[in-house]
Formats: sequence, C-alpha cells, structure tokens
Amino acid sequence: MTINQDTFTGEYSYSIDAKGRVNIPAKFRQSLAPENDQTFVITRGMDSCIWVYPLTAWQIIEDDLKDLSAISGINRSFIRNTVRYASSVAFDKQGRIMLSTNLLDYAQLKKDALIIGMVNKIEIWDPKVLAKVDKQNLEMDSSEYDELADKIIL
Amino acid sequence: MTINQDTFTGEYSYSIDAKGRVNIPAKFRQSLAPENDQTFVITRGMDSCIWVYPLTAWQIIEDDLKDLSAISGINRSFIRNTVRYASSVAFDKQGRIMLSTNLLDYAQLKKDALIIGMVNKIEIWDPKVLAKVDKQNLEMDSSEYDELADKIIL
DNA sequence: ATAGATTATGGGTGATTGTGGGTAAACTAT
DNA sequence: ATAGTTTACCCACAATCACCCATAATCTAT
Repeated sequence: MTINQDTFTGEYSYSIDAKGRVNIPAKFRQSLAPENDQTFVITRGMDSCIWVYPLTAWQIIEDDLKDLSAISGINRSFIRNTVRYASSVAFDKQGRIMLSTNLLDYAQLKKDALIIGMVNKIEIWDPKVLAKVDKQNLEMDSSEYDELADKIIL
Repeated sequence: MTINQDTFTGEYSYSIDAKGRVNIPAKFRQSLAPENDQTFVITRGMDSCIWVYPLTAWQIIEDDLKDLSAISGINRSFIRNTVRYASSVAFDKQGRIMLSTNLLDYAQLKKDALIIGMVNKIEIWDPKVLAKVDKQNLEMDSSEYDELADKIIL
C-alpha cells in the first residue's frame, strides 16, 4: 500500500518513557521517504505542541533561510526563532525518537502523548492541552471555521 | 548520520569556565565539514553576541568583502566591526574554544552562554541579553516578521 | 484459530559529552 | 634574562546519551 510519501494522517496515542522517548507510529515511519534516512526534525509548534518534519522538508525551509541577508535585524530574529528549537533526530531500532526536556516542557508533555498526522508534518500533543486549545479555537473562530469548510470540500 | 554539513540548528546552554572557554555543542562539531580542520572563525556579531563561522565559510566572506571595499557605503562599518575582531580558533580535545576578553565583554557574557545554530553560522549569547534584543526586534518590525513567516511556509 | 511477524514499551551498559582543574610551554614587559 | 602572565595540552569525573536486548501486546495471513 504505497500512499503518498512524506504525508501523514491519523491519530495515535503513545506513552513517553522515563528517558523521554516516544514511538513514532509505524505507519508514519513507513511513509517517511527513504531519502530522509529515518530522520525527522523536531521543533516547537505554534500551539503548545511539538512539530515533527521529515528531514528533507525541513531542509527546504533551511535553504530559504540561508537566502535571507543577515544585514537586516528582523531577518536575524526570524531565523533565530525559527531554527532555535529545531533539532534533527533519527529514530532508534524500535522506532522511537528522543525529546529534549526543553520541548517536553514547552508542550507540557508528561506521560501520555497524542501523535497526530497533519499531512506534511506530525504534531505531538499532551491530550489535555489539545482538548483545551481545540475547544478555545472552535469557540473563538467558529465563523472562520465555517468559511474554511466552504472552501475545502470534505 | 551525515546530515547537511556546515549547517547548524538548535539551542544549547553551556557555561563559560574561569579561563574563558566554552564548549561547542557536539552536534555542531560533528556537522562541521572536515575541510575546516576543526576550526571556526569567531567575531563580533551585529547584535550583542558572538558570531562563529566555519573557517571555509569565513574565507568566502572575506573574498566577498574584498570586492565590496571599493564601493564602501554601509558596508564600511560592517567590514570594520566584523572583520576587525575576527580570529580563527580550533577547538581543543574536549571540544571547547577560547573566547577573548574583548569578545566576552562585547557580548556581555559572564557565566552562562546560550549557543544557537543560525543555519550557516553559530551565535553565542548571554541569555538575558538575547531576551531583551529579541523582544525589541519583534516589537519594532512585527509586520515584516509576519511577512517572512508567510513567505517561508511552515 | 493459530503461528509467525510486527509493534509498543521497558531496561542495561558502554561510549560520549560537558565541566573542572593541572602543568608545562609561549609570550610580555620590565 | 627573568618574573609574571597567558596560552596550549593533558587528565579526571559525573552525567547523559546511543545502542543493544528482552518481553508483552497487537496485527497478518494462512
């Protein structure tokens, strides 16, 4: 079953062990293109979660950043904040990646982790945090949400 | 795992010892291309921080600057402040480099150092100074920042 | 349904890394 | 030249991490 490579869908719940390791769902590992060398890049998401990119997808972002001139102060800030929390990680023989305490704290992760496919990337959430954020978003932007539903036919 | 050579991402906090030495994160050392001979070039950054380039990358900058020098303009101060304080340093057996008091003073570094991968170079910051500078930049040019975020799709 | 493979989770161990300090060589300024 | 200072190189140790193996649960295919 060769679905699209480097695209991820579905939701999985896993546990984070004492060493800060989480399993990447087998399905996600399988759809990761071989060029990635079994490697992801993990970083802070825009919500309180962790974003996980295939290595090659992240490298495209890096290339764009390289083209920004360092003379401009705002460019430097942008590069810094984009790249600052990013690190590449290969998964081990059992298919796990290690999360730094920095990222674990940021996403408020303790024991349980919800791993969600977001098409071109993966998100790792604490279940409670996601429930809260999701509820807020829906309440706040219900009109925008409807607009989107109109644009994208499901 | 040979990822992109001479590119650096992620944030690490280290301490500066009594002799003025800081560790270069192991990951950065590993991604430094062998041609560099374990050598970086350190100099004053445009913010209150220290910039660290791979040796070969710096050599390219020097070549570019030679072409610019005739034109002068804004570039003069850049050349003066950047090149003037540049010096090459190899890291020791434990992976540390020595920082001159000149650079330490410039970056207001005391005990704690935040080392940030900026894709093609590395920055060394005092944590408090970075927080301040970053806040200022974002407040001043937030619209430009958003434009950048739009262009470089995450 | 059953056997075999795959998957999720836990733990052990040796190697690596970050940090401190010691000592001798190199440099400075009298 | 000599005393004082700085730099380069070495060793040591605790904490962390990468890598390996083990086991139980789940899935797959006959």
